[in-house]
Amino acid sequence: MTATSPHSPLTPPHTTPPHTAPATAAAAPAPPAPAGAPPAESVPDREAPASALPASGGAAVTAGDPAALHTPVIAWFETNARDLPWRRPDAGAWGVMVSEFMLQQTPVSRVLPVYEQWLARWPRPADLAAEAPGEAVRAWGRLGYPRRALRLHGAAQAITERYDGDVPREHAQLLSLPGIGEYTAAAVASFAYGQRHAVLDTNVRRVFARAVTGVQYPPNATTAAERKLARALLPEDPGTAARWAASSMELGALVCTAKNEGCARCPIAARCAWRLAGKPAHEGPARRGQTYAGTDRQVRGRLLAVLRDAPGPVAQAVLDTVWNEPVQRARALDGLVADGLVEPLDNGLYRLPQG
DNA sequence: TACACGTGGAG
DNA sequence: TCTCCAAGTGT
Repeated sequence: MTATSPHSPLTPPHTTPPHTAPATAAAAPAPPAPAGAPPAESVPDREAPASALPASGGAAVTAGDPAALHTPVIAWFETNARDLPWRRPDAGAWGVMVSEFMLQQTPVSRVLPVYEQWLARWPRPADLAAEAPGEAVRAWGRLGYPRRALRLHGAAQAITERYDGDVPREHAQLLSLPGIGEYTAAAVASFAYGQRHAVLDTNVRRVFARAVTGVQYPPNATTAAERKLARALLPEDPGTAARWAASSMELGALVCTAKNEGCARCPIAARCAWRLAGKPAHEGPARRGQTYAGTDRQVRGRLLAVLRDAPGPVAQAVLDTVWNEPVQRARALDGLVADGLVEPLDNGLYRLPQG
């Protein structure tokens, strides 16, 4: 049965080549949105257009003409978009949602194999909801941030109970699900249902910071000004808005990256405010580097790795071997239990949560 | 608002 | 080797 949604606004009705490309996935053709595209009814995010944009002086800014940005970026996307499984027409809303959970802070290349296995095992929300949460944590493997697995499982249960097994279409409904915040709600509504939403992820924020605002990097946390700018740049037509969201995101992921600026390959290099300004270096304090070695996170990771790889309950003595500092070790284990990622049994054994 | 939360590849 | 960072969320 059809799992969930209609065709994605991001992919052509064409069938993908049998020998689909792997992680590195070269460019795959992504023709214009199909005519009788997605439903797309709701039109939130309405806001005054150009008003939010910085005053334009020369050719740089896109003030009164956001289309000057939309057209070349979307055209670039048609030719350079990666052929990713969650962008295929048959992915459905559930596929889109699963991919968004997995992609939170995790590279595409590492998500691909886990995504495929996940969807094969749990093709619908109800399938996952019927499993013990520990199975979700186990299948999550080494993607990192395993709480996401727990939340995805919780979201699947909520969808099964409250929405009759179908991924909800409304932004507010999506937002009410565990693990779904502002970004993911907008992404699912836009990518899966073709709605008009400002989809502000780290890629889009960087592209806007450079191309429109003229600075190398966006602020650490998303600001009201960024949201306003994103809404102002949103195309009126829902289908085009969804296309724009995917296109601007892909541009940030493939060309306008954090470490490199592929201006030579950029479709809007000619009007990029940052480039036109001579690419001034980032001002202000350097972003805080996240040290990992020796942190509770590392200990938690080791403890959970043991539980994931064990078929059943594990004795405390075994867990004790992963870290020699007892106080930190105990704190990490307690944290995992408090988070619901680990279930303590009454006989000194621990296991992944059963329900 | 700032910080906790995993993991591994790239430069 | 070591720093940076990858489609964020929750508190």
